[in-house]
Amino acid sequence: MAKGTKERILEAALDMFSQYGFAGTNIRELAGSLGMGKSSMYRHFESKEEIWNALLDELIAYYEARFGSPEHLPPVPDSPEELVTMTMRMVNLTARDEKIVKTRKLLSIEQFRDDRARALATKHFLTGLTEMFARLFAGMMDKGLLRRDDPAMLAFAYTAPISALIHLCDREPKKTEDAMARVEAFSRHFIKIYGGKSNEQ
Amino acid sequence: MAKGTKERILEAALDMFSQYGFAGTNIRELAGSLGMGKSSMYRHFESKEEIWNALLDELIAYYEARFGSPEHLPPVPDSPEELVTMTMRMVNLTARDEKIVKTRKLLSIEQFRDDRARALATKHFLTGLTEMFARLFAGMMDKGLLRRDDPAMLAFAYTAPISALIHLCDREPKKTEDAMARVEAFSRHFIKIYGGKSNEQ
DNA sequence: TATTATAGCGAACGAACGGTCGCATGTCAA
DNA sequence: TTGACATGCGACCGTTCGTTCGCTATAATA
Repeated sequence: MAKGTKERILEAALDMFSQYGFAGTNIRELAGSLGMGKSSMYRHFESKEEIWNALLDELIAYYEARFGSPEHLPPVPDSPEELVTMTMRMVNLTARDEKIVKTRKLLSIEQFRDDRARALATKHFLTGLTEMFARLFAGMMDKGLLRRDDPAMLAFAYTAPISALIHLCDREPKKTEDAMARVEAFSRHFIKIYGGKSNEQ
Repeated sequence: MAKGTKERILEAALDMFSQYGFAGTNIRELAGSLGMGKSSMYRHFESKEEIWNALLDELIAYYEARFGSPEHLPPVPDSPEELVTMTMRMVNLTARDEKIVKTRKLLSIEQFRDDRARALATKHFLTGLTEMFARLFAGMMDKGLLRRDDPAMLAFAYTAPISALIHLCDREPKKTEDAMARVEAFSRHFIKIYGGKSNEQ
């Protein structure tokens, strides 16, 4: 029981930090949300700052474990349609998984204040997806499913609009379904433009 | 002299809110940064919250005045190269103009806490640029400079990656020059893909 | 000159903050 | 049974927060 207390605190911290930011969060409420007295907190962490640092450690490790290594690459699609379905599966996951949503919110709020948050934000918001799709697209080019071009440029052109829609979901959750439809429409548009040998000059 | 005090306070408020957020900003420092006693502030605003609301009023009005109406549309480019130079001019302005940079930072930080910030963020980050380029692209299609397609979709595909790079500049200013080069490269790539009648099927 | 409004100031207020302390409880090994 | 350790608690500490107050100086009005 006592084993998981630190983890439960970090979970609650992610919850509050991602809503109110670090400065807008106070220890009493954080502890209260766990049914815990304020002071008991300090058995597990020396300070509010240490909670923040431990949370960021955890989020960085989580990102690395989940998206960091090439072995987590999904298989290269065998058809344009498969790219669409794979994209939708991935976007649905990343836009509805609570922990990932909260992580993005937290990074949006704190990216200008903390250097590690800044670096993680760039990974989450830009380089992570791009690098992953650059590999996929290179594979798809080899299979003749995508017009030969710079895979990094295509991946950037593909993932940045999708990222923008994911941010929209974070900001205005009521628009999630609409945003998902737009992701799918964009994915199909992308294939129409870049797809197949037939479009090659 | 006394006339401009409110404006000077709002300027300083934008400065601090965009660095530390609303919760992370305190009135003493805000006043101090203007060489002013803490209490003198309250001659001009009833509360910290009122400063926030007045600032947001001002930012919304500023956006509307500057980007809101169709009459601020730049002229439809007469050549692909002109699209590139126009894009670069616009991106350079928006990525280096201090007030606009601070506004985006503030919106990134506060978009989840305040509904008006939320709405303005969606305009700044997504719909504003997209709608503007949708008109431009429609014009360019009429001139035969762009492949006939849904202008809104093309505008989204064009502006979202550029927005992502602007966000990168906000987050990591040292990468500004690199990001600008990437904007230009992307713009040229876009023209190569979508440009001219020659590429039409 | 007397009056009024405006804008500044330092001191001080109560509330809320992050953090500490001493005490109580439960567990487990010796 | 004892002692050691981990964990939880409420009371409390000093600081900082947003805000208020009473005073002064200035400048315009009558």
